[in-house]
Amino acid sequence: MEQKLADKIKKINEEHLKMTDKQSRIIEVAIEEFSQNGFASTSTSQIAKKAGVAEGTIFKHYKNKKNLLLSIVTPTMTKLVAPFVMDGFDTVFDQEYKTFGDFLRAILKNRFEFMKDNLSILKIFMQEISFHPELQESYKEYIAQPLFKRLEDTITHFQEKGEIKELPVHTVIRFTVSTVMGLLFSRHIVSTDASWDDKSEIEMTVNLIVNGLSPES
Amino acid sequence: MEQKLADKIKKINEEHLKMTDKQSRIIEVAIEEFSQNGFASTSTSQIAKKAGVAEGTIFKHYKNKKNLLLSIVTPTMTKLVAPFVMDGFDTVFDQEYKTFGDFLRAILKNRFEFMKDNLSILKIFMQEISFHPELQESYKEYIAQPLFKRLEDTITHFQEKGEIKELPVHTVIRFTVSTVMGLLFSRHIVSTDASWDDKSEIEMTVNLIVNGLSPES
Amino acid sequence: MEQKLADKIKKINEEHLKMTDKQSRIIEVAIEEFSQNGFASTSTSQIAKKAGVAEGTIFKHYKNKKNLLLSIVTPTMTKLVAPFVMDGFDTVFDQEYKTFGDFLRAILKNRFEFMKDNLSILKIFMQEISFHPELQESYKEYIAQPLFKRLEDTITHFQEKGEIKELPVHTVIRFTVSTVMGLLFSRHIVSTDASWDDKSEIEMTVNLIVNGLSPES
Amino acid sequence: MEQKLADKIKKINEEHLKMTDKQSRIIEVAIEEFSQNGFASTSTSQIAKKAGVAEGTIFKHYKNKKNLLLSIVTPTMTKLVAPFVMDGFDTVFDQEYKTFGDFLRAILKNRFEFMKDNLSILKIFMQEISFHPELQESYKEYIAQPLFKRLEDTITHFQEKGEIKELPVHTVIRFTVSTVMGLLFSRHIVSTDASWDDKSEIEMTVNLIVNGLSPES
DNA sequence: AATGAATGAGGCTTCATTCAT
DNA sequence: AATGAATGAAGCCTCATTCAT
Repeated sequence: MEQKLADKIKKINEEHLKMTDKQSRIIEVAIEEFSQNGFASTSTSQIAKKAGVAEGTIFKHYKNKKNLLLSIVTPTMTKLVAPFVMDGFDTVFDQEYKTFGDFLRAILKNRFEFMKDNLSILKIFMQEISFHPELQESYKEYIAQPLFKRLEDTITHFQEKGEIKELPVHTVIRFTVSTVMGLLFSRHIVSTDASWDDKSEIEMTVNLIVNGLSPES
Repeated sequence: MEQKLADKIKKINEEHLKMTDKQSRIIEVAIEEFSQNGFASTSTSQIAKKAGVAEGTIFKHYKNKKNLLLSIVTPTMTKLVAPFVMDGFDTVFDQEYKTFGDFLRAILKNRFEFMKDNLSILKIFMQEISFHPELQESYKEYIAQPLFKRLEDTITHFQEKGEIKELPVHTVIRFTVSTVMGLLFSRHIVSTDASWDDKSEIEMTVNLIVNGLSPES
Repeated sequence: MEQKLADKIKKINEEHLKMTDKQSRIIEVAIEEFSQNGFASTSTSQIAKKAGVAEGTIFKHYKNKKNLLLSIVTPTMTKLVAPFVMDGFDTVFDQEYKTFGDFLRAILKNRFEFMKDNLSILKIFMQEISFHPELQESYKEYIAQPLFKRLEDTITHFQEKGEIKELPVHTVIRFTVSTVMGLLFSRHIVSTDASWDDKSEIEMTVNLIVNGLSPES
Repeated sequence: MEQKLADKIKKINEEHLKMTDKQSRIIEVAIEEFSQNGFASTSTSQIAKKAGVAEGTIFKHYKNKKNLLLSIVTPTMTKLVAPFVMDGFDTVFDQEYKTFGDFLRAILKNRFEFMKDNLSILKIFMQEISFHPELQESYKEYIAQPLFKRLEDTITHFQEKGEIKELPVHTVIRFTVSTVMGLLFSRHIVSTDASWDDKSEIEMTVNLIVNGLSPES
């Protein structure tokens, strides 16, 4: 499966290189409009106009409006978890981190910028996932499952080392993920705060999680 | 402002009593369809058909499709925070709870059922809030602000009692709210789990928050 | 025929007395809206709302929207020419006037105020006549024909007296009527002129007509 | 301003050349239907059907129903006064005519045919001008003002030559225009007369105006 | 690869009118 | 006499998509 994913990502990048000027403009505009008005409320003609392209051109590259959506969302979502599933890298990875806190800190640093850059696409993804079975499928296969497995392994590992309380794994995952998501949400989506310090917020959040999960209490 | 809100809620209930049979059916169906397909992808003719009503009837009661949406979402969202802002109730409320944990437990019990009953509407709200300035306005005025204020007071109170670490209030709020939201999400939206025990999950979640925020660590 | 008309007018006035409050308000508002937005672009619900009346009430009094239009326009149009056709009055009438100019002056004075008061209805009439055969019929029967006949007699009379050039009667009528209409139009419809003197404009207009028709040239 | 108008007319003709077959058919049918049933009572589906075109096609070419109306009416109305405002032509023009009668005769001949050809559009214009501010604007700018100015100059010129009575210019204009309009109206709109002789009616009308305005009386 | 005219289904909304109260 | 909920046909317009060029 990992092989399949790696292939897919390679293919995506190749495709990206093959893109004509107009095609890139279509994608660019589509991302902007979809995330701003929602998929259903964005018309292909609107995209065409903003991209400076004829209406027909969109359909030369993407057979469907839905196809255009998937072409935008799917590769980004898979790239998001790529670091977690990179072949061979796995095992080395967790050895590197002495504590669960270190692990969280690394993950957060690793993906923080990426999310910032792909915020629009993430927003589209979250808006649309419940309406498109195809998105749900690939979400489960390429994101939820690998991520869950990875987290499960890591958490079990630190539970065995006695750093994490003996709670059901899914409860720990839920707590961890929702706290991290809460951070990213506040930072990137809701935030109107001028005085926000990434480093310290990350640090506090990691500590809240680690303390919450600490067995001594 | 609290008075204003109470008035609004009273008015809503009165309006509810005045509703025609057909009007209730319209609302009922609209909730179902909006939450299932999204607002933009639900047509008024679809609603009319399912409600067994002429399409024109919808527009006799709600001048717009958007108005229909707001008529569904706004009163529910205000009701959601009503217990937090009810006159006089406030002060009694926090005196009652000795610890932050007790407070959280009470809130969760209090609103858990309500959320369950109004899940569809909550889903609609979350899907649509970013596209409708009107929703954002009333969200800020009737939900975010009262809730934030109430939480701020409560948290400061327990910080002064030494039960909560001296972190910035908004960080504590974020951590608490996102963990609680994570619980509700897992329970009501994602959950496919047959073996889920509300009581124990609530208890674990409260403990995770309380431990996370505990000053001794 | 004159008898028929007189009956009609009597009946109209009687009806007017029988009108309920709401009915008068409907008429009043309908006149205003029809003349402002045109018949086709005025909705019955718009009228109902402005008149402070239920939608159904309009249709209790007037079986149709068209019927409402006719109820407004027809009686006014017949009243407009009434003085020209009043029984017995006829003959006395033209004896009274020594010159064609006197005749015109009298007519203009006579109807100037009436037009002012019924301007909205006249506007509606002119807008709608080409779309409603019923209006055309009653126009021909109650207005065009009596008016034409009256003018024909009068003009022939003054031609015989040598005051009016020997042109075809319909040409004289056209010239006279269009000049008078031009005056009324400028005065009541187009006019934005603050410095307008009714008396002198009427006098000049009458002179222009009389000179135009004078045989000595 | 004259330059601006000339540009506009040029542009209109160019656009006319670019027209699709279907587009011309839409215009053609729209003119017919608007003038027959009125703008508000003509539906776009009606036009589409008669033009043998999909309803959507209308809106590819004209963003609105109103836009379709303006596209029909405005260019014709500007063309109607074009000869009065053509650059350079002005001065030559009035030198050519020795008397006011000559001037009128020339104008009438000049525009008589044009009106006949564009009767439907003129009718639409007159019906709709009071409901569409845009029409009023361009009427004032491109028709009323240039026409008024031209007539003013001409009339003053002939007043100075002693051919026209010393009445207020706007009174003279009103008299002249309404008489001419009365002629055109009778001829083209009301006329059911089989025995109508254009030449003689024009001649009589011109004489009536000239006599009316003659200073010797 | 790109265009843009054309489509027809369907979207939201308004309308005149009816009818039970 | 008056109401106002209800209707369904029709109105204007937008949409995703196709196809000849």
